[in-house]
Formats: sequence, structure tokens, C-alpha cells
Amino acid sequence: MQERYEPAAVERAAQAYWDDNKVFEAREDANQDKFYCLSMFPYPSGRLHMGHVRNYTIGDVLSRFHMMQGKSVLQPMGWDAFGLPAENAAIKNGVPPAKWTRDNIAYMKGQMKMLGLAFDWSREFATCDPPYYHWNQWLFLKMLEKGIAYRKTGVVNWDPVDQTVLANEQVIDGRGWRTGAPVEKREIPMYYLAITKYADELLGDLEKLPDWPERVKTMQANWIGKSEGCEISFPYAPDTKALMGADGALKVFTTRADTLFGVTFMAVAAEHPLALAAGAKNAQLQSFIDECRRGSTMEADIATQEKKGRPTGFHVLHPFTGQMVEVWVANYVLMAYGEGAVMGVPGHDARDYEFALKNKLPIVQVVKSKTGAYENIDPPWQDAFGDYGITMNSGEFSDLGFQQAVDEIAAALEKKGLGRKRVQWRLRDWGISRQRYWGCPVPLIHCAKCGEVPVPEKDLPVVLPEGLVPDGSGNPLNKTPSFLDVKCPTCGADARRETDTMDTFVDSSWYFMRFACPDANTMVDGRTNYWMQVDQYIGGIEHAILHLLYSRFWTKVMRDLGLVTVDEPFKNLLTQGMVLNHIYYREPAPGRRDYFNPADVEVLLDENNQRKGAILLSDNQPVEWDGLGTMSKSKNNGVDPTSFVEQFGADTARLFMMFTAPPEQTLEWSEEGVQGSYRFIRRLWKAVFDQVNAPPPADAITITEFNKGKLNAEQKELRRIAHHTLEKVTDDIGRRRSFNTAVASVMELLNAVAKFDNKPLYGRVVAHEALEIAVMCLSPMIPHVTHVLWRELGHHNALIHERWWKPDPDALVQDTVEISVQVNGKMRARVSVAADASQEAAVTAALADANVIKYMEGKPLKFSKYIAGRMVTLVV
RNA sequence: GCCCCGGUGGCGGAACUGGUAGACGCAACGGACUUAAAAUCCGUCGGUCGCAAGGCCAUGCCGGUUCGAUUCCGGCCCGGGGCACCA
Repeated sequence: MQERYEPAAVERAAQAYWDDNKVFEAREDANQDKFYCLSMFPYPSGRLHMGHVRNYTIGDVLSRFHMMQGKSVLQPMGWDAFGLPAENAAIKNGVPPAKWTRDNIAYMKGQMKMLGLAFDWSREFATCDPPYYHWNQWLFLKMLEKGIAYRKTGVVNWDPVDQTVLANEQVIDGRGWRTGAPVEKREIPMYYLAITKYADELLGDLEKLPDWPERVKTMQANWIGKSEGCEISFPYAPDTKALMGADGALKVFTTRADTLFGVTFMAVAAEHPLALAAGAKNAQLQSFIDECRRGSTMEADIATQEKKGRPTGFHVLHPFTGQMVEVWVANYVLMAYGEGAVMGVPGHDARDYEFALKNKLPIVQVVKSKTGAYENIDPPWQDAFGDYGITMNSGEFSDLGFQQAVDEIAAALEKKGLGRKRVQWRLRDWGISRQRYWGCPVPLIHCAKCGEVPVPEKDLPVVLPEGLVPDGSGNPLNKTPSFLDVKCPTCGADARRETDTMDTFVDSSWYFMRFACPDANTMVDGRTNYWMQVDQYIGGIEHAILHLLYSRFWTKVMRDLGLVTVDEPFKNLLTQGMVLNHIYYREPAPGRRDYFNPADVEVLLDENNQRKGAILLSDNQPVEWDGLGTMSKSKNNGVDPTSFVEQFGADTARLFMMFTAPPEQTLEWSEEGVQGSYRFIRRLWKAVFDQVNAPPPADAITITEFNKGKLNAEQKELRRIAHHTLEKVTDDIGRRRSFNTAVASVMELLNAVAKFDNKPLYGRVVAHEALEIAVMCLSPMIPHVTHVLWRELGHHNALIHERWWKPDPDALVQDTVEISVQVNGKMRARVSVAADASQEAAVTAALADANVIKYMEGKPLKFSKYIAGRMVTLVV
């Protein structure tokens, strides 16, 4: 064994062994437990960033750990290959998206291989491969048959200069990113998937996911947003009857029917039919409606914009009092939620209150608090009273609690035919049409005679032509006759192919099922039922809602079509935190910033070890610090995985990421931390080197039942630490997924080995066993170096093929334990008691301590408790 | 604006079910080795009072529950993620 740790040689040797022996090719084996471990597949953006490395390392640690538990492990990798950046690159460089994407995949795959990840590459695919997206199209047609996929209009961002639809991220301050033209909202026909049909199940089945983070489930539940409330109809007043040309009513949905008597106005969205009809008769109102139609479609923008409204001049009637209530158009009412109209109750809703104050509308109090606050205050008071309380000023419905008021009002409305209780979901159906080239084609044909005709199954997949180069002005498929021109499958006449492609979330909604059977000539096969569910899914918290919800929905649709047996795709979910680095810059001119990579900057500390500034190493001149941010090209604070591995090796990168922060938290990059991880691996290498290169021990015998009892106290203690470490690491990786504490405990073990005297009889055997445990425990995190060290410790079997050891119960027993003693909640002493001491014995020992006696001040004991192995608490 | 999460020494973090706050690592400081540097090894390391034993303060801020709160409850401040066409 050589004394020096050389990561490049070690990693080459270990990777060669794994490749040559196809160690990570997964096999379906009915006699073994299976473990399907999946990291979210990447978008092939060009190069791996450290966030990817972190994500895949977490998955790799778990995969290797479960392999060593004797499970049949599947850890696949693929590419989420359709999407906007490829089109942007094409616009910039004139390269077809397909070529750009496939080049990126080749480069990033090389980077992944360098990291020694235990991927089964035989199952790799990209979502832009026709044999994959074939089944997007096939399932879309099945959904069309079932009525889950359907057509309706939807609102998009429209760039009037480029005559093209823009993604939200292409809208900058309300203007098109390329043209600078003010963006308009435009309604166009689109295809939708009826995810709302599954709203109840998607909400209820969150209970079937005990191993998901609570916060993700909460976010999903709030997103689905089940509200129980009332639908209420406000009949048209005569003026509105005349406008709309018929009897009718303005429908609203509310969760606060108890405030119905507080209605002082109605508000409808700019797209509401009543608004459109009124606008046609009133130029001023029409210009306000036009103003609302400009600007962003994003909810965050709508919710933060100034609340504006205009009266329509038309009225509806209150369902109980018959009073005339004026209808307003307001920019904060969303057409997509509920009925696109709300009743305005300024006394008891914060947004309505703000709106009423601004527009000088009356405010009426109809609920008072149970405690007396907000009782009969002359409006306008300082704020809306939004809490539940007791109704007042509500005719026959006064003096009721919230639930009773809602129940009685709903019943009365139902009798009049003007309302009923119902459930409203916040969740909206999923619009999947994209007016873009680089995506999966929607398999439909438009025929002048037959209308919209599905592409027959035998003609699937509809293959996307790969050589086109978008130029930013619309979808190039619309200029490609070879794609566009097609015969109608029904009547044979000339017809036109649909040019919309699918949202890329479709591609990622079932890729995890295809990894089970990437070569199948059906969508999925029996192997999918073998591998599903994904036992462990790992990815960024930014996917907590959309991707995970769409995948759950898609899985349920496939289940209902009889394609799979599972109804939830991901058993256990880990949402990993982001990787941050420091940001440094100089401002050579106002508004212009030059950013510097943290690797080229030295931090200056003051006498208290506090950061006082930083200088650029190349010129020793100061640079400004702008805090921490995600690694990005624009801030020049990225760390390139390839050059990192060349310098330190993959194991150091992996160890640093696993040790520095728990997986769910953000991770701050630190050059010193990297050095620390590298140093630890060198220490481990040196410890094994010292062990195997010392002269052969006279006591080269294993720890057996026979001689365990002959160990001295120090040897027993090292064995206890070693087996305790094994126990803790097994639990930390297997149950808690707490990799940083697992590493920390092995560090403690190695510290103990360093202090250990291996000269006496059995000493070297005990040290050898401790090092074997350290190497095994670290192997999921740093697989290359441990692969080599395991061999050096005398094992013929490769470490990845070893079964994970179980701690020796004999090694773990302790005769006495140190416990703490609290008097009246304050720590006062530590005493030693037998490990199996009773409460009585422990309390007696505690009461004998001098410091305890001092703080008891001779007072009688009122209460005592022994928390086994930890502490005694005494109250006087 | 709405939903969710987080805040602990100079720094990253630990404390798993309400029971020893600061494991492990980094930085810093002192020492050994060295012609020297690097590397390595040994030691100190929240604040404060004390010769010491030991005491007091301290987990973003304010308040509460409890024998006991980083942990539970209420209110606030700050930072981050998501908001449906970035993926």
C-alpha cells in the first residue's frame, strides 16, 4: 500500500471495477426486497452545477447503502430534454435545439461518470427521444377519449410585435423580452387536462404519504385549496336585464355567507360577460377593461398591483333585502377562480375594505366579536373585522354564530332558488398547450370537414422534425409544410396538423415509470409494477407543488386506465436545499457591476475574527461583498464540478456536501470546508496505511466469543465506540437520512483510533476492526477511496458487494453511565450510576452529591424523576 | 398580496419524543517538528464573575405554558422557496 492518497488513481481503479462488473445494472428479482432510488432528472442546460452534484450524491449514498443491505436497487438517470432554453440558444447561436440538447447531454453524462454515481446507464433515455414521447401522445389520446383532456380557451402573454406567445419569464416589467413591446393578454384555444376531477383524491391521498415532508403536503393541500362555502345568485335589476337581454343573476362563490347582509357592492373580473357587455356601452369603462387586459398574467403581479375598479352603472338585487347593489369591474378579481365575481363586504374582508375606502363605497358591520371588541363600532373603523363572530344587522339571521348563520342562510337561499352550499377548489385544470417548437407534438389533425381528429394509434408517434431553428417570431412548425400538411385520417381530405406542443411538465410526469422498462413497446409493462413506487425521490424544494402534483395526477390516470397498480408514485420524498456561494463585485461605473469568483478573492478578518472586507488576489485591491446567493453564471460565483474533481477528487466533493449541512437545508460553499473534507480523507488513508504497514501482529486473531472477555478497558471502550458508530450510522443513513451526523460520528471514531494504544495483546485486532467499521460506514459517501481501503484491510470481496454489518450487542453494553442532576430545573451535578439503575437507586445517588445537597438547602423533596441513562430531576 | 419553511458561538452545524445547549468540522490563537515554508501532531476556544470550587447570562425579538423550553402556544422582526408558460 502506498503512503500517499492520490484521488485520481483511486477513483480510476474503483470506477473501472464497477463498470467492468456491471455492478449497478438493476435486476428484477422476486426473491429480494427492491429499492427504487431516484433523483430528479436534469434539464440538459450545458454543464452540471453543484446543485446537481448535491442532489445525485444524496441519491447515491442511499442507493449504495441499500445495495449493501442486500436489496435489489434501481438508480437510473435520464434527461428532461425539451424546453425553452434550447430555443433561446437556437435564437442566439443558430444551432438547432436538438443538436444543442444532445451535445449538452453528452458533456453532462461525462461529468456524472466522473463523480462515480451508481447509475444504471443501460436504462438512460431523453424525453426528446420519439420512443419516449410516443407514449405522451398515446396517453393524451386516451385522456381525450375519457374526457380528461379537453379543449377550451386560455389566457396567454402575447407579444404584438413578434406576434408570438411569451412565457412568464420572457415578460420583463410587462414588456416582451426581445421587442420591449407592452405585453397583452390574449385568449387562444388550448388543451387542458382535468386535474380537478382528481382534486378530492389528490387531497385525501396526502394521508397515504407519511414519509413526505409535512411542509410539502401542507403546500399541496393549500394549492388544491378545498373551500366549503355557498354559491349565491344576485338577480339582475331591470337595468341589467335590459343589458344582458334576459332574466338572470350574477353568481358568486363565498365562504362567508354569514356576511351576506354586509354586501355594499359587487365586483367582477375584467373578462366577465357582464363587464364585457357594460364596456360595449361605455367607452370609459371599456378603456379600463382594456387596461386590465394589459400586463402580467402572473398571480403574484395581480395580487400586489394597486387595487383598481370602475362602476359599470348596472345593478343586481340583494337576494334577501331586494336592495339594488351596484356592479363594479375590479382588477383583483380572478376570472379563473370561482365564478369570476365576488360580493363586496368591506366590513369583514380586508381587500373589499381597501376597495371601498378608495372608491367611497359604504361599509356596513354585520358581525361582532364574541369578546366585545369590534362591537357596534361606527364604520368606517380602522380595519376590516375578518374573524368569525356573531351576526348583527342581518334581519332574521341576526345573533347567530358563524356555522349556524351559514347553515340557515344557505337553507333559505336554496328555498328561493338563489343559492346552495358547494365546494370550491382553488386548483385549476392543467393547460398543456404550448405554442412552441421544442416539445412533444400534440397528436391532433384539424380537418375543415371533420373538425379536430386524433392521430390514429398506428401513426404514433408524431415525430418532431429535428432540424428546425427558431428565430423568436413564433413556432417554426407553422412554416414547415412537410409537418403541417397531412391528410385527414377520417375523410382523406387535405388537413392541417396541430402545431402546439405539450408543456414539459407532461414529460416529467411519468418518466420514473419508463425507467422500469425503457425498451418496452408499450407505455409500461410488468416491470413497472415490480419497481414502482419510487422508494426514495430526491429533488429541489422548488418542485414541491407543480411537478409533484402533476406526477401524482398522471399516476392516478394511468391507474384508472389499468396501466399500473400503484396510485401514488413516490413513497418517500427528500427535498434538498440549494447550494450557495459568496458574491463579490466591483462597481466601475454606476449601475454596472463586475463580479469576481470567490476562489479568486481573499477574505480579511479583524481582531475578533469577524469579516471586515475582501480583496481580489490578482491585484490586492478591495472588492464588495454582496452576501450569499445561488451559484450562477451572472454572479460569477459557480464552482465547476469538472475542475473541482481534477483538483480534489470526487470523494472530497461528495464528502463536503454530505458533511457540511443536512440535506434539506441550504449549503454554503466554503473553500476551507472543502480543504477540511480532503484532510479527513487523507487522515483516513493514513490510519489504514499505518495499520496495514506495521509489522504483522503477534495477536492476529479475530474477536471471537472466546476472547472478547480478555480485552482490557481501553480496548473494550474502542470496541464500544466502533460498534456504537456502526449503530448510529446505520440509523442516520437508513432512517433519519442525516448524513452530516453520520460523517461526524465516524470522525469521532477515527479520533478515538488515533488516541488508541494498539501495542498490547489484542490491540491491533481491535484497531483493525474499528478501521473496517469506519471504512464501511463511510463507503456510501466516499465510495472510491473506501473501495481501495477495504482491499488494503485484507478483504477479497469488493466493498460494494459486502453485506452491511450489524453491531455486536456485547460490544455495546456499558456497566456505568454518567447522568446529570437538576435541582428545580437547574443543572447542579453529574453522578455515576449503574447502567441498569432503578429510579430509586439513581435518585439516592443524586441526593448524595455535595453540590446537590447545597442547592436543596435542606428542604424536603417534592418531586423526583429519573430519565434512564440521562438525568435525575429533583424539585424541592 | 397569498401559501410554506428557516433564524443556535467568529463560521457551517449538533442536541432524534419537552430533559446535560454548542457534538463534529472550519477559522483563530498557543506550542511541537522543520534551516524555512507547507504538511502533520498536541493544546485552548460562547459571554461574564471568580485564585479555585463554582456561579450568573445566552438558541432572532416580546410574552405564555412547565419542575424543566433551541424544542410547545400567541404576537412581532428578518431571510429564503412557490404562486399555475423557467425547469
